[in-house]
Amino acid sequence: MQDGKTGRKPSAKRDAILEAARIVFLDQGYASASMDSVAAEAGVSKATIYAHFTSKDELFGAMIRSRCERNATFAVVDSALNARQTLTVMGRRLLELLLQPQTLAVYRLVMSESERHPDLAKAFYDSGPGTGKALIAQVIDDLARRKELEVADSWIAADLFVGMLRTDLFMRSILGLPQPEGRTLDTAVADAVDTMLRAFGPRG
Amino acid sequence: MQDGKTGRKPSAKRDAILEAARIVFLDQGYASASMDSVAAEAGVSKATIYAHFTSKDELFGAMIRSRCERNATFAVVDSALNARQTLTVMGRRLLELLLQPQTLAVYRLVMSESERHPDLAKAFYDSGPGTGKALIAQVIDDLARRKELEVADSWIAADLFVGMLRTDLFMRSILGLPQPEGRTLDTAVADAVDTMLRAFGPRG
DNA sequence: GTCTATACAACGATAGAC
DNA sequence: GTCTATCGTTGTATAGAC
Repeated sequence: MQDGKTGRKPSAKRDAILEAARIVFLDQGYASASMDSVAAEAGVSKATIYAHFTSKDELFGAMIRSRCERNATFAVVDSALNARQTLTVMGRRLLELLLQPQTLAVYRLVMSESERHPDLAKAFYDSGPGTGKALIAQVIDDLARRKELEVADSWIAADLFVGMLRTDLFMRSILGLPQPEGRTLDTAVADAVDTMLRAFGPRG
Repeated sequence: MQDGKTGRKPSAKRDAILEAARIVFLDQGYASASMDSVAAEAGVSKATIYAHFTSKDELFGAMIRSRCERNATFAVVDSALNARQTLTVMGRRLLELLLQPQTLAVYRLVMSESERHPDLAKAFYDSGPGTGKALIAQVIDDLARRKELEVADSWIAADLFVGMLRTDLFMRSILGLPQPEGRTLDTAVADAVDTMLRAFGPRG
């Protein structure tokens, strides 16, 4: 029995190594993380890691890719909702996902290694921000078809909406800074949705 | 003669080391960069570096701080311009600054090291995104006073405007990915400005 | 202050036994 | 496949001469 996608046999040790790599790489960064640390975290010897992965580089890539494969269900919304409700529900889910410590750690790691691992940066973008943007564009397109929104280009509108969600709150979070009083996830979503509706809502 | 702010004597070698540190750290990241590389780039011996900086950590901090001290003139705009002109000029300057390779490299580096160097993350935010947001909020406040815009909170409006500028274009740039056809710096600025005016422009 | 030379630890990767 | 033990390299930091 083999995995249909990768053609690789399932292996408990292999999974343990990947999980350990996630913990160590996300915590320490690529260069600082040592294979000894990963081995210790996984409870195996270093030689065992090299039996499953040819190099530190390959282990790193396999770990990031395995993280990217489990995402993007935030854009499933009830089509009976109006524009404000739809954008609020979707925006809240997306921002909650973005602000999770693990998500932030992946962002930090992929960004910092994007120059030395360009293929990884592309894989991350496609399965992360790229997919997210496509899903949101589709939802906005539906709203436009139902005359709930008036947008010329749903992709651009999705881009602007995501941008308004990923504001100072996200910047401060990814820098690990404390959040100022009064600005919360809820107010950030509400401000973005309000602005979308003021700009693209049906004229009164 | 001493530097008024730091109380430190100016030193040609010290400046050369800082400049070399900028090149090496921004290119290779904190952990991968070696003091040997910095010494070679600066044309001094490793011992000389340790005569000026007590550790790799301190050199890194001094370098980032010296980079942060020279920024933020993008928000100086002619007060005779209307809202669209003002936002377009300011938005274009900000996005040009954000997309510069050196700016992107600083973002990548500070983000990736923010957990291990929290004081640095704060210094970067204050002198970078924080100052930028404050300047834009002030300009928006002026526009609101002149009835060119109708905003309830100029800080929130500034936040939303910056968010709409820092969209997919910025994300792809910081990941080192090629830009899709048709989406340029100019169209990104125009879309953000259009949306701001649709949402907050004076009602017709 | 600046150099050469080096101490000392940690790293990625491998050899060989089982 | 998995382990223990180790190789060769590279890293930060320092000693001592000038």
